[in-house]
Amino acid sequence: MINEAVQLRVEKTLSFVPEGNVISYGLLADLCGLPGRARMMGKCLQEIETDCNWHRVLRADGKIALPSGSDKAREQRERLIAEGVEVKRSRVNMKNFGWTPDIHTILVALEY
DNA sequence: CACGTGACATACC
DNA sequence: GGGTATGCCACGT
Repeated sequence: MINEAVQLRVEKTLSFVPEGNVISYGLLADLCGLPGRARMMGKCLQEIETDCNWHRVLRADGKIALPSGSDKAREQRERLIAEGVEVKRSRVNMKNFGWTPDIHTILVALEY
């Protein structure tokens, strides 16, 4: 894995994303204390436990980052739809799910 | 050391 | 809207 501490941060941060909502790689990186390292998030998600909220992570433009047609992409789409998230052509309208994270709460919880 | 690549982001055309 | 260009960072070649 990339980094034990980072993985833990990612998992914890994801636990703050409510069901039926989504988050971008960039914002996730920011909340993990790793601004500008959105690409690293993808690496982590590949090695993180399957029972975390990995399916709520989308690209900034709302598209599912996984290769369209892949099993993983289908699974992510199904999971999102199951939560009530509308997915059109492998993409969601980020404006409808503007998750306004409580930064302070997260920072305290993660003890930054 | 120099590139190329990637579950990315932003700016610009 | 799509396409290109940069910036970004970890990894492999």
